[in-house]
Amino acid sequence: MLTNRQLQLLQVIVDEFVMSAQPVGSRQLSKKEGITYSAATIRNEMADLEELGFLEKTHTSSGRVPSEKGYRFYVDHLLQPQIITSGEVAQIQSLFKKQIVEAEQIIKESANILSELTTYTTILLGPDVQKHRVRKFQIVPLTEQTAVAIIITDNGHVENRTLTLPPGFNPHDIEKMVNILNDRLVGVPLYELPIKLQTEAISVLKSHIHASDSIVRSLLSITSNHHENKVYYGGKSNMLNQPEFHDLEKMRMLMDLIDKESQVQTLFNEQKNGIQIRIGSENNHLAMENCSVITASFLVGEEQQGAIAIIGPTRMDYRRVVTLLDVMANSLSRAFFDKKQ
Amino acid sequence: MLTNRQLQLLQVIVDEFVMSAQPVGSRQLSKKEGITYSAATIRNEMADLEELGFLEKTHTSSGRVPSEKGYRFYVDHLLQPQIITSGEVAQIQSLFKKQIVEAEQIIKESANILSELTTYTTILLGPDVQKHRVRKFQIVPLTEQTAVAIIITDNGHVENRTLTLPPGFNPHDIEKMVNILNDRLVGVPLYELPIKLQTEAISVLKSHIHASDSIVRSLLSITSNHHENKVYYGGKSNMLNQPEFHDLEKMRMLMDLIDKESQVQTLFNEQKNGIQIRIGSENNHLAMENCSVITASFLVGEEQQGAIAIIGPTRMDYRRVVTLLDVMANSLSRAFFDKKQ
DNA sequence: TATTAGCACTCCTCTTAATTGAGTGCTAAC
DNA sequence: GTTAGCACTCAATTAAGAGGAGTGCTAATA
Repeated sequence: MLTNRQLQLLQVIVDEFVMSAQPVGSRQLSKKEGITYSAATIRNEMADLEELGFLEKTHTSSGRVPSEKGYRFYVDHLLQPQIITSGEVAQIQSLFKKQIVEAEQIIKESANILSELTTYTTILLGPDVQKHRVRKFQIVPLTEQTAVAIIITDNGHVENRTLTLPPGFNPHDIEKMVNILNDRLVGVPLYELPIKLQTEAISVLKSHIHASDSIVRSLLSITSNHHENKVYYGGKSNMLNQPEFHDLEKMRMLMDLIDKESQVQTLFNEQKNGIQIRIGSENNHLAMENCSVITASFLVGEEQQGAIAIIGPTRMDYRRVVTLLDVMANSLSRAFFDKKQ
Repeated sequence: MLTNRQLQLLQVIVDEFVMSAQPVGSRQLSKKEGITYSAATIRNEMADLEELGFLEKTHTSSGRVPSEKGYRFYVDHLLQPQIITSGEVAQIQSLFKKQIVEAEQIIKESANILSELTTYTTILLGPDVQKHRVRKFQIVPLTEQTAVAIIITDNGHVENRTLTLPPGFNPHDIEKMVNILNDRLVGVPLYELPIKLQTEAISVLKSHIHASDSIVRSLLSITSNHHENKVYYGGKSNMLNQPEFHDLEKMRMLMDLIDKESQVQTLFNEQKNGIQIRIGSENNHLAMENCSVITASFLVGEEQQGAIAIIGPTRMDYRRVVTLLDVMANSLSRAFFDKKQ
């Protein structure tokens, strides 16, 4: 168990290192306000903290740097919410003032504001479309051979896809088909659509409409499209400002990771409610070795939820980020909840 | 007018510099295959080429580097298409083999393949949606107070937006409204929609339907949404590999530029047909000082067109990029042309 | 016993200086 | 017109030295 003094020191060391990005030494610390004991005492304490695994040295005679375990302890036990300025709160809230604005727009803007306020990179994951339920099918002919199929969900999401009509397929066929689809599949959540299509709809369609196969195949591909959940970014270039990312190879890997939508999903893995912090290697990814990710989820309606992630160096201002993230997630939840009423 | 020897030298110098990223010197050049005269002669010629503004020195006793004017001359007069390997052609063509694939998917993939083949960054601009014509309006109610408005264009593009219904607005009103909209506005290109809505539709709507104002306003905002033209990226992180972008501040500016959709549009400004090359300051942008942009447009249908841009350092392998871009643009045009038939 | 002052030692960082090498311009010879 | 030769320039690399911040350890102090 750590003594009070050790707790205080660990806290100050993390805070200090987050600010300066420089290993912090005993002499420097002893001069800090609130520290009454001498450099030598601090050296002893730091040696103990190092032995316990909370601190590290970059080389034999350098100051100390928090280890991952140190950060972990810090966020678990020492983190207290920061008072953020009313200006910052106002900046966040201003987003939600303009009533007219579209959900998508709000989300996009949120990402930008967050990255501006934190100076880190923000990734915003929209609600999981797969859980939406089908509200309506629609097929609109474009030319003789092409049409666009549209699926509208109960949350107002619209998926669409152009498709090629089989030869001889006429408007009447389309109408019949749309009717069948609407009869059988309204209310089905998107993730179940492929199965339901094949079990419930396909045989009926086949018996009533010739050559419906190819269209069904197109419909299937609408939902199996893997970019279902829209991803929004904010402040990608902020990462370049962090001294730890001056290593270009690291930087490159990180950018690659972030740009790949498929990989982004893993960042949000096992998303629970509330705020989650993953530090360095806890991310299980080489490119994220020196990064921490703080995620928060927000509600959209009753069960739908989106998620925000902020990516920064392990030497991240956890206090500030957690606070801001909390404000933002609440604001988003409230905004979308109101929308649903 | 340049002598043949000067032409040859300029060509070799550009080629060499593109490869090595190092200023090229006379001695080095004299050893190159195809060069029969001595280093001293080359020095004289290079001095002349410098005086003419085609070459520059990085410092008094360094080798020569092509100036912007040098690159310009190179691309205008010395550029001859490179033979690209059949493997590379195959890689591009493979994209278009799978018939099923969606237009959007093809475009996305194209960006990736191009950046992979060129090792530069690709930006792909989808067809200008504003030129599409309205095919059909649709308003689908979601709850008592909300609905989603959908505009389908003749090219199969779908724009949508959730909107709040005025109190007391019932399904019958919606139907009436949709009918009026479809009667009056089908065939109107999107960019004219705001005007037409206000001149032709608004009064009719007002007289037939109460409180149609707010809905019309929502419809207006669908089209004035500025992210009309979808932008796709490929290989953003490739830029980090270029030695000229090791300056982090420059890099940051560039990334910011590229990430801002609004700014991206300017890269494609005054897009003519065929391939266009803009070198360094010709881009009129500070962040692009050391970049060149090669753009090509491709046809989608008759007049619709999309555009590809490849961004790299001024020291770019113009020959290779131009060739690859040409192949890709043609393939895309062909693919989309076929689609329309 | 806990704290602190003192001291030797380590290692990074910053300067400075010297060396090297590729390049240039110019001149004179071919 | 071309080339060889030479003096000169400048960036890049290497080496050495000084300075500074830090540590661990020991011994003195409260």
